[in-house]
Amino acid sequence: MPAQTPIGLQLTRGAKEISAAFNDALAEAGGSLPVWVVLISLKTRRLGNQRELARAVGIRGATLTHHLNAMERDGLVTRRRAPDNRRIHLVELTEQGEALFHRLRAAAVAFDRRLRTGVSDEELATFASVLGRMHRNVSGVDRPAGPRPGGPE
Amino acid sequence: MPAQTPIGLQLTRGAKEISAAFNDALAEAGGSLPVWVVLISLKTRRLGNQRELARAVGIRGATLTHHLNAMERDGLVTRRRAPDNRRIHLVELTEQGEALFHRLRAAAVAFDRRLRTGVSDEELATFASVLGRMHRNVSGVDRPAGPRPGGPE
DNA sequence: TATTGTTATACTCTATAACTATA
DNA sequence: TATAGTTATAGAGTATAACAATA
Repeated sequence: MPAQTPIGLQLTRGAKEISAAFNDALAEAGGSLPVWVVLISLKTRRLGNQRELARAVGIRGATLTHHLNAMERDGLVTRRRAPDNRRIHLVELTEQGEALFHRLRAAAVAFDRRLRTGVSDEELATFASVLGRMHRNVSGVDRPAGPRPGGPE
Repeated sequence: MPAQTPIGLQLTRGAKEISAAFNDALAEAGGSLPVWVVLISLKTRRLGNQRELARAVGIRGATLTHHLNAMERDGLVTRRRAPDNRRIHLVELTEQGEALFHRLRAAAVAFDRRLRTGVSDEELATFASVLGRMHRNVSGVDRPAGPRPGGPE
């Protein structure tokens, strides 16, 4: 007899508000969720081109271009062509981009602390583990990537 | 020494994809996440007016109007003024709306089964409990409800 | 012809502000 | 004047399709 909790809906709705709160925390520090993910990817990984960056961020190439345009306009990144293969655009953080990265990291850490209040390390580990399994359970490669909610949206 | 898992980001990103998969499952059944939540609220609760409905769904009144316009156009609901207080619009499911509700419920149940694969009842209970606590931890009433990310926003 | 990225356009979900109708 | 809801407008995030540049 399986549990009857509608966990999909519960997760979707709960996470929507938690994500909104996370985004608010990042906005107060001058960023946003997609910008934060792009910055992390740029700092953390050695990425060859924008396609890899888009994949790491979990969005399409054209959508990444959209964000990079804004980030370049705001002086957070520079784009230049790679000398050896001029099709590739090298994306690099400016000093301002570095500074924003550190501010957003502090905001993210503070948000995490708030989020974890009253949650034991063991519970947190279980939570993360289950989340990961659920993610894999539904991350079929069969999804042809239509328009995404909002999102949600 | 607190755990160092960046759980906020992990949750936000994981849930984004899980929500997208959920929405896809609902879309295959002819619906969407917001439509599903509206239908559930209409079926489950006795709601006096659209404001209460909007609150139950977690969106603003104008946003609800937007969805109800589409749902009315699609023949899922009807709106008529309450005889005793003609300011209030009574929202009611049509037969088509009822039918869609049942199709979406089946899709949601199937999605949940898929989501829960390899997750014990005990783990699921912990997961739901932690999610609820996290939600409360960041659901400050101080958030003045600005524009929400897509997508979840 | 294949690869990398950009531009043009559009869609979904959400919101606020201004408005109409009713009380 | 207060309440219920709609209309008008906007904005963030995402996507596909068509295009340009490079190899």
